[in-house]
Amino acid sequence: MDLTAIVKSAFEKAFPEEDFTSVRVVPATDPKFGDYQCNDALKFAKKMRMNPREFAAKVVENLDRTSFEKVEVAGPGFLNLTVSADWLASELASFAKASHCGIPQSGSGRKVVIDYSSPNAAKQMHIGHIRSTVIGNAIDRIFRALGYDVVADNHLGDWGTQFGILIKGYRECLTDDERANLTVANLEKCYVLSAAKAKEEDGVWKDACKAELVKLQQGDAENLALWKRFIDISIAEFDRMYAKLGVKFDTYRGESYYNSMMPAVVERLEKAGLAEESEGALVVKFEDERLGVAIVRKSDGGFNYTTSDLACVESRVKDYDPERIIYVTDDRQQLHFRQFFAICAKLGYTTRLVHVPFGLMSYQGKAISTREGNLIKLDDLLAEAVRRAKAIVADRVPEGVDVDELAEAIGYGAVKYADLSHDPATAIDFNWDKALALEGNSGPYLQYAYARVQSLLAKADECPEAHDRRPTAGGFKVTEAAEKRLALHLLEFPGAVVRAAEAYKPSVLADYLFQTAQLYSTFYQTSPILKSEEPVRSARLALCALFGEVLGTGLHLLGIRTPNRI
RNA sequence: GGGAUCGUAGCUCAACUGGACAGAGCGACGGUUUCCUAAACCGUAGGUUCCGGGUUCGAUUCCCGGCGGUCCCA
Repeated sequence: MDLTAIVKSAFEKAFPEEDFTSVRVVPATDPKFGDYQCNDALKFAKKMRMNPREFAAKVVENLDRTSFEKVEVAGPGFLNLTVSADWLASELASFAKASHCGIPQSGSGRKVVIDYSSPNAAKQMHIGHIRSTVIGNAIDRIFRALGYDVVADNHLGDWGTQFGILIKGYRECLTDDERANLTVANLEKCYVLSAAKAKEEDGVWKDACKAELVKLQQGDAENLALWKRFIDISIAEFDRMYAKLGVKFDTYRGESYYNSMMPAVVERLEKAGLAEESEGALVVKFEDERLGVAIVRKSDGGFNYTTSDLACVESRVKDYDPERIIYVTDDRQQLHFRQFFAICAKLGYTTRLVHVPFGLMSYQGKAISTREGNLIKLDDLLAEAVRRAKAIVADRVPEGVDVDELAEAIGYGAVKYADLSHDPATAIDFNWDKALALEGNSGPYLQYAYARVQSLLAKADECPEAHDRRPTAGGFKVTEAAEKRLALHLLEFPGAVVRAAEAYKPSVLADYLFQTAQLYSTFYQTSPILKSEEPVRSARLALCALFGEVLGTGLHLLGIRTPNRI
């Protein structure tokens, strides 16, 4: 039975007139205090002007103690709880039986749009794209696990002035052969050449680019076909990266998709009296001065991100009617999103809009850009990750395991985990060794723990005296300290998933999984499993199976592969 | 100039949103393989949580004022 409910009812029995909905039982901060603790006696005693220890004692008097081996009031009024072996066994048994690994299906019947990755077309992805892609995808997976109906949308940068430069460059800067076998690398090359020529003083090339852009915007068939081809090639290239990273989108609605809707958006703002002319531009002002002013139509008549995002919200609300839209972008865009959300509020949208900002990735202390010459391609990073993983794997790969496949799983896992294990808010300065760490708090550490437990379980299955991996209460008899710590921690898995979702921080889950794997490794080291006598053997195997399920499910939520053998 | 955000061990980061003696990884030093996978485990050293106030029984966490980094707006 739920400990919070038990303790809460003791509070209520002791003081029937008070509201104790906020009371919570949490894991003990230190095993020496017991298994769980409740700190709320202190808060409520203060509120009710009582001595906190007396208050806590009164709660203990009213506590149903059947689930506890020991209950004590400690320090200024902490309630320290040690659970009984029966309680733990029965909790483990019901956790093992629970569907979805115990993750509450609180999102069932609710729809969420998650907007992430969003690279620019006609450019190769680089290390700066990892964060939005990997963090966004983990949030995507976590929300799906909670039962949400998720629409993962890739808001591609597929429209804008760069296409005039690209079309001109395509026509004049590439060989026939390059045009016939067009790749993103070629597109990038012709863009660089064309952009350089557009800077020439006579302005002839620049004007030609502009003319191509205007033709495209006016729907010229030839330019539109070229643009379409550039986009298709770009998406195919992105998908190649996404396949490596285990990322899948439901839609690829880029900026171009909303292009035609923007005049109507502006009209709507004007009709609602929200927009006004200012220095030739159309702007929205805010009551909160810190938000400054948002331009929705530039003085040259063009639209910008704010306009496009407003069109996008309107479209998403119409097509999906989500209860929430989550945007995963770098934190430079915080002001933009605050402005944009404020406008949505003025327009009366009730959809919850959430910006998940992450710290921008830099390299050697500088922003990643072609200009800085520090642009590392995502493809190169992933190839290097696989190469390093393979160097370690190669000479000790188990019989019958494909070396390349394993090296990919480990290499990509390392890259993803390096990012996911950090709080999104912290900025990361890219470093090869850290991004590709294979030991300690790393993706491969978790994968290794998973492979070891799977191997153990496979060995157990080979034994003639088959064990029951899902014993009922009593079967989960926990005997040693390391074993108990692991067992108690496993029960926290659903809570960790919920916390990760509430905070939009996959790092919460990554941290939980690392701790779990550490506890398992200690347990594994100190306690014999297959070699112990019954009934301890079965109990420990059941715990191992549970650990394997939790770790496997958790890694899946982070989008990290789980090889059975390493 | 205004605003956002961050500042924790030598380095990279945690700390379940106000709880007990601030924890991990890497690096350093020492130990553990006739034993279920040593990519592992155990131990030692390492801290004025940027500084100064305040609120509180209790502050890395909240408030105020500085300092420093990064970013956004003008």
